[in-house]
Amino acid sequence: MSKPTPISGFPEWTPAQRMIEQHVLERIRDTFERYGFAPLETRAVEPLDQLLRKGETSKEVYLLRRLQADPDGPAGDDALGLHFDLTVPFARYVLENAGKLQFPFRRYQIQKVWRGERPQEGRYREFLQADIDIVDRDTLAPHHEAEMPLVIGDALRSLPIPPVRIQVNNRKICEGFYRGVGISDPEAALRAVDKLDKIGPARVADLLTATAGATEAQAKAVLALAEISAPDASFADAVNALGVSHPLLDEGLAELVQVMQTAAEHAPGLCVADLRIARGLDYYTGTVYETQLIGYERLGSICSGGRYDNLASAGAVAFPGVGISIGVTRLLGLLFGAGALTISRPVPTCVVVAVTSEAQRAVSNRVAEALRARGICTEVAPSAAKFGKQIRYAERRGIPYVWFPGTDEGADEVKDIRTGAQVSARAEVWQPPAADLRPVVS
RNA sequence: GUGGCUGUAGCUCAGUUGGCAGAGCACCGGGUUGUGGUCCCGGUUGUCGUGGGUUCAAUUCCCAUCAGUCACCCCA
Repeated sequence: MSKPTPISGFPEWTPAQRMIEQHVLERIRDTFERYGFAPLETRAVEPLDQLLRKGETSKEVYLLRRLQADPDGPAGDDALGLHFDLTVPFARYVLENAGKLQFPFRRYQIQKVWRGERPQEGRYREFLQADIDIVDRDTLAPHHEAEMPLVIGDALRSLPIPPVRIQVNNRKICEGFYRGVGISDPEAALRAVDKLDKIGPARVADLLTATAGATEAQAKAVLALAEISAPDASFADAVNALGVSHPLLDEGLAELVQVMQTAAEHAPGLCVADLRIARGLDYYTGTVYETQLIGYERLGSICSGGRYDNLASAGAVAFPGVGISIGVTRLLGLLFGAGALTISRPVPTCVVVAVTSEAQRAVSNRVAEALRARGICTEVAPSAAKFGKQIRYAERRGIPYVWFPGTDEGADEVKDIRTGAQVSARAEVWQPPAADLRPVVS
């Protein structure tokens, strides 16, 4: 039996990293609930036709198959696949349960998702997303699109991570503009523009003429739009100055102005209107978001989403929505890789109770019980080794306190092994400083 | 999924033009007979990613595979 090896794209963290992850998830969850989003979990699998409803992600969907399944059997639309995001399952859930839900429906969902892509730093095949969405029946007020970045801004600012910049665009602006200048294939144009940062304007212009059927003048106009970026609503003037008009363009401009104005009031500096942002899944129809970790821009967006009008519809009833999702695994992977996220100790334990002798272990157990009853994470030393060894057991794990049960008449004593200070104490009342109670993430 | 680069101890890395595998840090034991960290002495780190092939002999050369990473694709 050879040594097991990792599976590409399926990260497994250390306990210290998992504690950091749990801390991060707790803060994110707290923020989501503070904005009134209700928790939801959906199953890991969806029927394939649900997953593929929206286009060309088929190759990255993992299929679920029984070992004993008939290999020649139909693997059609009713086959099951692991979900590759949380928005599509959510849309399905809304349709399925519309009768029980109150609209507008606000929910958050923090779950694993799976994508069969080639892994590299910050890109995994199994990863955790923390997603919020708001859906309404028939129509969804545009102000919800302005709320998304505020929630995310609060959530991410509650974490010990570098500041973020949320880049916002609106697909109606791009599409309306492209139509306004007469581009035949707006989607190809979007894809080309999206590469602006990577390959530069000259090659994007080439791409535009090659794949989107643009003339030189059209490519120039498209690039001029893509290069517009502003920390406030002034982007609209810049767009208007280009002299293109189209109803869809005006609609998009009005919506993005509202997002930017709201952001400017509640979270100055958080959002940037960036008209080159095109990304996200292809079901987005309005506002789109992408998020850069400042200092880690090269490694991609750690949080993105947008408005979708057609994802959930059943017959005549439509449920337009808007959502955004934090790529928790990517965020953590990047920061772990950079050594930028640490925790003060790799175990929750605050106190190790020393064991004087195996015959006296019950005494130590009683001390531990008294401490735990008051919320102090406590373990009893694994063996009645020499006290030096027991102290070292704590030291190796970063556990700050070792408790020595008193012998005979002598009182119990607790030692802060960082300072060496040792004082007599009673398990019923002793309290560590608040900063030592739990591991601190920074 | 396509292509490039990389893979030696827990970590950071040496090394062999093919000849029984090394250093520092970390870890373990002792000095220190029940209070760690400093210091001194000693010890173990290992299927040289894995599996084949060539060879008297492979960690070294060849092939495949796995993993990591980069680019493409796409995206959190």
